[in-house]
Amino acid sequence: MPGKKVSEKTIRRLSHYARCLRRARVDGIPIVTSKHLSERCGISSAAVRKDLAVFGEFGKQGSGYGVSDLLENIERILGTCAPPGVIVIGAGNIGSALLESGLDGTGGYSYSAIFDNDPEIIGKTIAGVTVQPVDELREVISEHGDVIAILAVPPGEGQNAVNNLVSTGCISILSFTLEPLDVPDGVVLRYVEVSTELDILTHSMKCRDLP
Amino acid sequence: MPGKKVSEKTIRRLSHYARCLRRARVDGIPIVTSKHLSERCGISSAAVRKDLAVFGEFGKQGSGYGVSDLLENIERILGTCAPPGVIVIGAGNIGSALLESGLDGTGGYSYSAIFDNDPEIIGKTIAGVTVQPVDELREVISEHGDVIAILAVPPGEGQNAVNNLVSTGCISILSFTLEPLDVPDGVVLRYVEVSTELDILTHSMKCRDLP
DNA sequence: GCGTGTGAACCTCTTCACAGCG
DNA sequence: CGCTGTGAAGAGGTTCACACGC
Repeated sequence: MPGKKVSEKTIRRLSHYARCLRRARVDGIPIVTSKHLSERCGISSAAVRKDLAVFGEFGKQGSGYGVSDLLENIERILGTCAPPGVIVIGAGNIGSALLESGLDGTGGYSYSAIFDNDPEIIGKTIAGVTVQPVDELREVISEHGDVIAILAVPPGEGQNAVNNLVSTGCISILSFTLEPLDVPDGVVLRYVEVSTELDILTHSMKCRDLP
Repeated sequence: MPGKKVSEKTIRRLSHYARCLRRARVDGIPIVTSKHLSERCGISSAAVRKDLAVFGEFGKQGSGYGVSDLLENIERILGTCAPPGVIVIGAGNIGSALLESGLDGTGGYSYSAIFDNDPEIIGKTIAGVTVQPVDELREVISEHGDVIAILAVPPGEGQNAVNNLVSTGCISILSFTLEPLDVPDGVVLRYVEVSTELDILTHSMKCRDLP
C-alpha cells in the first residue's frame, strides 16, 4: 500500500484529526462521529469520512469511530507512531524560542539537537539541549537516523544551511526564513511564512472595509 | 471592484510575487516576465499570468511586467501599501522571539505593541517595545486603528485571549497556539501550526522509506 | 434510527495552447 | 519574435445523497 496517492490536504487534515482525537482521549471520550471531528476541525463531515475511507474502513456503522483505534491508525498512516527527531539549525531568537516552548501536545516529537556557528553561543544549554557547532551536524544525523531539520538562521544564510543539511542526508526541512531555497529532488522543504499570513490577513481586512 | 471573489491561493501567491518583486527591485531589475516570477515562486508561468490578469492588465505584451509598477499594484490589492500595525499577545518565548526577529523584509509591517498579564514581565522592553498589561489592550487598539493580533499565549489561554481581542474590535488574528479557537463571523483567524508541518514532513519521510 | 462508506454531481483550480499586441 | 492575456480542456477536491450495516 505504499504507492498510494494521497493529497497533502488530506494529510494535513489527518494531523488535525489526530490532535482532536488526543484531546478526546484525555477527555475520556471513547467514540467520536464524523460530525464531531468535522465541527472541531472546521470542515464538512463528508470530507472527514472521505479522508478516513481512503485508508480503510475504520468506522463502525451506526456508532462512529473508536477514538484510540482511529488515533492509532492515523498515527500509523502519518508515521508519527515512531516520530523522527527534530533538530534546529540556528540558536538565535526563533531557534531558542522553539526549544523553550517545547513540542508537548504535538504527538510525540521532541528536539534532539540544536546547532549554531557562533562561538559565543556554542556550548550554552537551551531547554536542556546543548548548542553544538554546525560541524557536528553530520555525525549527529548519522547516529540519530532520520530527522526533521527546522531552519531558523538569519537572512542570507538559509541556502548555505540547506546545502549543509542536504549533504548530510537530511531530506525533510521546515524553514522559518523568508528566502526561497533550492533543494534537490527527493528533499522535502516546507515554509512557515508569517509574512505571507500577515499579507493574507491584511487583504481580508481591506476587503472588509469596503463592503 | 470590492466585490471580487478571489481565492486565498491567489492572494497567497500575490504575497510571494510581492516578495520576489522587492528582491528584483533592490537588484535593479526593471522588468520581469511571468517565467521569471514562476521560477522563483515555484509555480507555472500560466498561473502567474492568470493570477495577475484577475485584477487588470499589468503587463506589456512582448516584454513583461514593470517591477515597480507591478509591485505597487500588488501592494494596493493586498492592502500592504498601508500595512496595519501588528500587536503580540503573550510575551513568552515565542512572542519575545517574534519581536526580536523583527519584520524586516516583510513589506512594511512593524510591531506596535506587546501585551502580557505577568507582573514580572510587564514594563520590560523587548526590541524597543514595552510590555503592557492586557488591560490596556482596548485603548491601544482604539487609538491605533486596525491591527493584526499575533497570539502567542501558553496552552489553555488562547480562547480567553481571543475573546478579549474580539471584544476590543480586533478582526484579524494569527494564532501560534495549537488549540482550536472560536471566533464570531467576520473575524478572520489563521493558524501557524508547526506541529502539522512536522506531521506532513514525517509522512513524506515514511512514504519515501518504502518505495 | 443512526452514522459510515461511496458513487455522482458539482465546483474550483491548474494547465494547455494560441490569438493578439508591442 | 517574445510574452501577455484568455478561452478551453483537464485534474483535483468537495459536497450531495443514499445504500448498507450496526
